[in-house]
Amino acid sequence: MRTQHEIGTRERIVRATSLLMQRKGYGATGLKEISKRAEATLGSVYHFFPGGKRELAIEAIRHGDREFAELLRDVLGGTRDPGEAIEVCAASLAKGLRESDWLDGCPVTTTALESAGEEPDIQRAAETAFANWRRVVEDKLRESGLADDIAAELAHTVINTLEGAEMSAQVSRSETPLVLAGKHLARLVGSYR
Amino acid sequence: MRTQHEIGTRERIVRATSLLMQRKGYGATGLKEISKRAEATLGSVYHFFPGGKRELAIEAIRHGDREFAELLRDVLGGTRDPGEAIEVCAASLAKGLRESDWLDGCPVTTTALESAGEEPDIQRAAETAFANWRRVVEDKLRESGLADDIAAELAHTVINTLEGAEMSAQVSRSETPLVLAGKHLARLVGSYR
DNA sequence: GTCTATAGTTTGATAGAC
DNA sequence: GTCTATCAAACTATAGAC
Repeated sequence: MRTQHEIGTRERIVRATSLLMQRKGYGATGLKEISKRAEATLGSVYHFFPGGKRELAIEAIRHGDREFAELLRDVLGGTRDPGEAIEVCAASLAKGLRESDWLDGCPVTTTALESAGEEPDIQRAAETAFANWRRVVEDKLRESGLADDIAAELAHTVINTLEGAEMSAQVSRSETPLVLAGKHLARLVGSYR
Repeated sequence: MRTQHEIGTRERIVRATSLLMQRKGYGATGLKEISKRAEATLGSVYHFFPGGKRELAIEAIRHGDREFAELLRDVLGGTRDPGEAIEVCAASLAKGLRESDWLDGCPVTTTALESAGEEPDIQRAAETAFANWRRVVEDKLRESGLADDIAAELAHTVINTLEGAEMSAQVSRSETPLVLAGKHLARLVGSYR
């Protein structure tokens, strides 16, 4: 019995787009490069995504959104103490960065920043992703006994600090920013109990 | 007596590059657009920057580096308590974002992320900028009586959290991420005294 | 759904007159 | 130092056969 699904053309295109835009951003990623990496033809790309590059970017951000939300839930669910859980999360991001030779950072940030003032649809998709991730952290903090308003506020800073530290880690090719972010976030969260 | 300098062609080109790459990133910023905004010809651009787009990006990042380091020193120097000073700093970033209609975020981040794996020279310039800003914060923390090692570690997280929060604020067109980052960073710094 | 061919722009970069 | 003209390559997007 086959349990492993064949990956359809559409899905391959989305994944290729997500990976390339994660690494080089929106402007520098070409549709031909996407179709090549996805092992699809340019005709297929436009068949599935008639909106062209813009539509592809939105779909790629949604893909990254789901992917990271899942990782976040898994990692946070694996450790009881919320501060410790966030530290593990930072370490996990550092590991992913190092293992990709510092190529694969946040799958949303680069494209989001490039299109901030120019492509409202892409910007909204990125905004949604950040909000989703924040909610995952917020739930974890509430489950751990923090008051609702404190959990909601902390979730902002947890996600944003991890984002900033991941960016810094990628640029400096060093795990240090993420390790320190985990340590300091754990201390901050712990200070509210 | 004239104290206001004429702005030379070279400087106009660097400023235009910095502004455009801050807003749209490296890939989407064209040399013709730069020369137009700088009121210089394409010939002048290549006269001053024979290395072309790559050289321009490096120079633009260095420009943003100096500019933000100066702002950071000014703002941090204006408030005695380090936690409070960082909160003022976050508020200042939020003000800049709002006043530019959320267009002008960090002048380094976007270009840095786009070129992280592709353009080592640009990456190094960005790394240097972050290190410079970190040192400004570190000095402030040490002057405020924090131990050397604690100040050095905290400076990482202060800069990275501000970076992440500024990015998030830009994408969500809201001051909230920066306001919360200031509040939480002040609490974190205060917890070490 | 997949494929090739190509239209129509725009890009980074260069040459050479002034 | 400034300017115009231009090249070769790459880009997004479309058309139409299969």
